[in-house]
Amino acid sequence: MQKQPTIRDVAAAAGVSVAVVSRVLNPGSGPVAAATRGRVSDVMETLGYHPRTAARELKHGPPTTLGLLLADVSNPFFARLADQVVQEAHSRGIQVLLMTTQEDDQLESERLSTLIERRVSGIIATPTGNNLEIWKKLQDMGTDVVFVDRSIPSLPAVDVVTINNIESARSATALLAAHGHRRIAIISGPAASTTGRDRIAGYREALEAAGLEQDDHLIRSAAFRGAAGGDAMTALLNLEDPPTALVVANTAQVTAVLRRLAHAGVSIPDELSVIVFEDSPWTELMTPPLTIVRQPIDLLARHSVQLALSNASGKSSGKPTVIHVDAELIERSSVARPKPRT
Amino acid sequence: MQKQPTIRDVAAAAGVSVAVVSRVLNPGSGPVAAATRGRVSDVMETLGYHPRTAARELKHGPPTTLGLLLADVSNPFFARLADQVVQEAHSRGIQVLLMTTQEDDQLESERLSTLIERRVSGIIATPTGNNLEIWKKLQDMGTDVVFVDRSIPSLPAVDVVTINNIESARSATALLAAHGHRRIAIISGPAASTTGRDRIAGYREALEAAGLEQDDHLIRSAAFRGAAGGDAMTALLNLEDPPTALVVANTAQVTAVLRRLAHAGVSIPDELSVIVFEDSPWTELMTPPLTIVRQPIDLLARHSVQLALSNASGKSSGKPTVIHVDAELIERSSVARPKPRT
DNA sequence: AAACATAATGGAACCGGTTCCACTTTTATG
DNA sequence: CATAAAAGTGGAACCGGTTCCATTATGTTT
Repeated sequence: MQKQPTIRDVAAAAGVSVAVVSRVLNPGSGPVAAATRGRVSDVMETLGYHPRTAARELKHGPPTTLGLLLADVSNPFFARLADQVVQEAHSRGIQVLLMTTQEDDQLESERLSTLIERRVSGIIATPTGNNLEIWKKLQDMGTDVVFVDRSIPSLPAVDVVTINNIESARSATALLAAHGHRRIAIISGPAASTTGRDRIAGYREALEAAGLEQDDHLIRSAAFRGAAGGDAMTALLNLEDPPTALVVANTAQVTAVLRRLAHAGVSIPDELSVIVFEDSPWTELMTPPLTIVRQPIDLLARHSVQLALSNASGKSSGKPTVIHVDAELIERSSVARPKPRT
Repeated sequence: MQKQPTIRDVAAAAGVSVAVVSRVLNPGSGPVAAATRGRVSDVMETLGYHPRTAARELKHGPPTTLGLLLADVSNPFFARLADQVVQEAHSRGIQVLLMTTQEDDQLESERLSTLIERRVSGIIATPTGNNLEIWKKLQDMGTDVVFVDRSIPSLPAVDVVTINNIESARSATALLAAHGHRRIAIISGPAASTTGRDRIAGYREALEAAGLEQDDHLIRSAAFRGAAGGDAMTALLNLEDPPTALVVANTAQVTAVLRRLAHAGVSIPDELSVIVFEDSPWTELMTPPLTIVRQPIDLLARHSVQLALSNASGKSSGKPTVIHVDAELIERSSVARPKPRT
């Protein structure tokens, strides 16, 4: 446990002033004779000197830290998003402070407080949907807030990066309709969430376009956390006139739904055609391989980081940016024509 | 973009000195009259004051930030570890700076530099195996380093939290042997990694105990990144006398291996019995459900955080702690008796 | 070689908190 | 009621960097 050398230690050892050492530390901030620079560098080396970020940030809080606020990271979608965001940030010399909310308003509020105290330059978040005042306050403070995946409609001033939810649910539903399905169900996110709402909207559009009757019993909202998806599935199976096709638009509930189907002995796609919003490698390993909606996570991450940082440098202080990226429908083998009625 | 109020603004507005405000901020650091405290709190509220972490840390770098250095977070094992670590840390009021190395020495070195400059109180890491000097330096500085999942044998002074690799590979192999398999293969991590080595050691122990002949052709090391697992699998299948059972002990390569098996049309467990080190929900959804080795990620996380913080508070500066937690073998349906020789 | 521009360096204030210590006001004790 | 002890408060130094500005060394121009 040795005490760390400070900039003054270095200055003394090198026989120069702290100002010179600081200039060596920050090339471009002022002239330093080559010889001096070399000497100072050597001293820093031998002393094992490392400038302290906390002290540096005191002057002008530099955009060196980004807050990433996700529901949780055990969900593969968020995990891969986190991975990409971290890589993207690192490639720009930015660090990422990872926080999780467990979809809990209260926790989200606490996490945001610590991010405020840290004066992070930007925040990339999947908001729970509440804490409006805090989000506003963050913006007032000049923090660049970017919502990814979801958004909060009553907060229109925030940058948003998301997939085209309406379109992706529409095309998935349309594919099922094209296979001749007439009773198509959807398990989506909470009605309060933008993803949940938009995907249901896309689903309805597709039904309408196909001239199919809409039955609200076939529309199920499940919370992101817990195993609500399984119960929704059971409810669908117990319907008097159960669906022959299903879109699982709630990524967090895909495994819960599939597990329930396996338990119930429902065979895919013979008894039920299935399309899921989930792009993990295992979807291809299932029997049968699942038809999926693939979200371009790398694009989501790249755009998010870009927005969070470009704003920071004051480039675009204009109106909020909304970026929609296209999801890709990947057809495998979990969709078939419905069995003829017996 | 409003300028943030400082502690002096609050002091002025409340008609007190900065020292008093600071005491209000840090209860227990000194006496403050109840009336004063209330007035100051009100002013902080109306001014929207938030103390700045960077300034606070200047005095005595407090153990408020933890570095989490992982290979990547797209690997579900690491993702869930990250999730648990973050939750555990948050429950103690600690923040987590997430960094990834992509298993690259150079990147690891850069990340470590950043962590040094931030003066994090502790680091939880899955080391690549190099950068010995930096790890040592970190310890000298008084940073609490905890290796999780893997370790570096030539760095015996570091705390380590890992599953009992030898035992878990041994029991998995033993299970296969008990089913009558005589040609059991293993795909493990790089020989340079402790996990790779230990699991192979456990595998060998089990073979020996079962009186089975050891064939080095059946032992394959695959890198953690990339798709090396697939190639290893192909090599095993092309053997003159291919294995009838397989342990996939490299978590990162499980999907690559399974994908190759699916491509090759190898049926599990009829042609090949399989046990994998991987505990994602989907392993149960496969056909057949996979027999797995479950790593108690929550325990790994909890112990890691505990170690990283208990040391920070100077409680145990004694010898390094090594914690082995037991993995659990969960039998499902991917193991069967070998087909009789034809 | 004088005059002046430019490069290199040092001194000191500053960022926004914490904390030591001295001083004043209450409250408790005999 | 005198007086000691405790409570409450303020002043100022300090943490470890950055940066402005003044000062000195070096180099260029005619």
